[in-house]
Amino acid sequence: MPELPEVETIRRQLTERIPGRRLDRLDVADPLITAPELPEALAARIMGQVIERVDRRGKYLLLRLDEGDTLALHLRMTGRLHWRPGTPADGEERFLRALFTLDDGSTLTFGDQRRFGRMWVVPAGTDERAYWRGRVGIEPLAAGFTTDHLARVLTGRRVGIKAALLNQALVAGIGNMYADEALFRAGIHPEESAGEVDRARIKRLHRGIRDTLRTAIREGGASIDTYRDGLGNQGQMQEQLRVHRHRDDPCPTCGTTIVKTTVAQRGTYWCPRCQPRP
DNA sequence: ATTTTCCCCTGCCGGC
DNA sequence: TGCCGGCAGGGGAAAA
Repeated sequence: MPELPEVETIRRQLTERIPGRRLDRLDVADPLITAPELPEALAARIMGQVIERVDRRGKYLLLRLDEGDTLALHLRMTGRLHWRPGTPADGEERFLRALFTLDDGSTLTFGDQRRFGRMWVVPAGTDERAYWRGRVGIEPLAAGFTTDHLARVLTGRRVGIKAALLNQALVAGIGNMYADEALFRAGIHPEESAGEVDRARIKRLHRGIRDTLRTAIREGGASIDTYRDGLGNQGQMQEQLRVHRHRDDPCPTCGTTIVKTTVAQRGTYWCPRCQPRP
């Protein structure tokens, strides 16, 4: 599923292609994509605006428009954004929900098998710091994300450490897959209470998060399910995953069989030896 | 305030 | 072969 590295990969690809282009047309095939707003209202608001920049906040992709509006998109589980130099052929996008046509004839499609994906406008003049506050926490690859910061957001939390990592309000952009990978690298059991992880292991976790995310970006994201990048290609990170989706495989560190359990209502992969329950 | 549960969706897969 | 229940997990609302 698209997590921070996957969204970042798409952001970088779009950044090379769509800034400077004007939004000429929006065809919405599934009105759920703009819910609870109506597609017509969204289209009326953004049509004719020029895309100035493509940003990312956690798993949100943000198209900055020249009248100050921001078009925010979230791919949720199965969403795909695909830029093409021209119009997609009929049936080329199996789960097409929306199609943007830009002023040079290129297109951006929003496909989504399970229809959880959404897009909406963050209006010009919005205080974005306030807008995201309480909902989306610090960017884990930003300079401000230090071991101290991670320790601070985990302090006093009774929930399991994996649940804490999945909480977007604490640290932005980590999903089920990279939570598993980061905890494995840090040698932490996914169900250990977040507030009880000691300093030395928080430091390892901080490093594990950043190393995992950086590697995943370098590999262009992980195509374990439906993920494709902004050009329709698969990523390569699935080859580098050490525990996630590796049930019954030997641990790459110690050879112990990787197990899969349910933690925080999510399928969770971990090594019983490298990640002992404290 | 924090934590837990439920819900939204639908293609796919294993079991019978 | 075909039917069917269960699974996948992002985030937000509601409940505890």
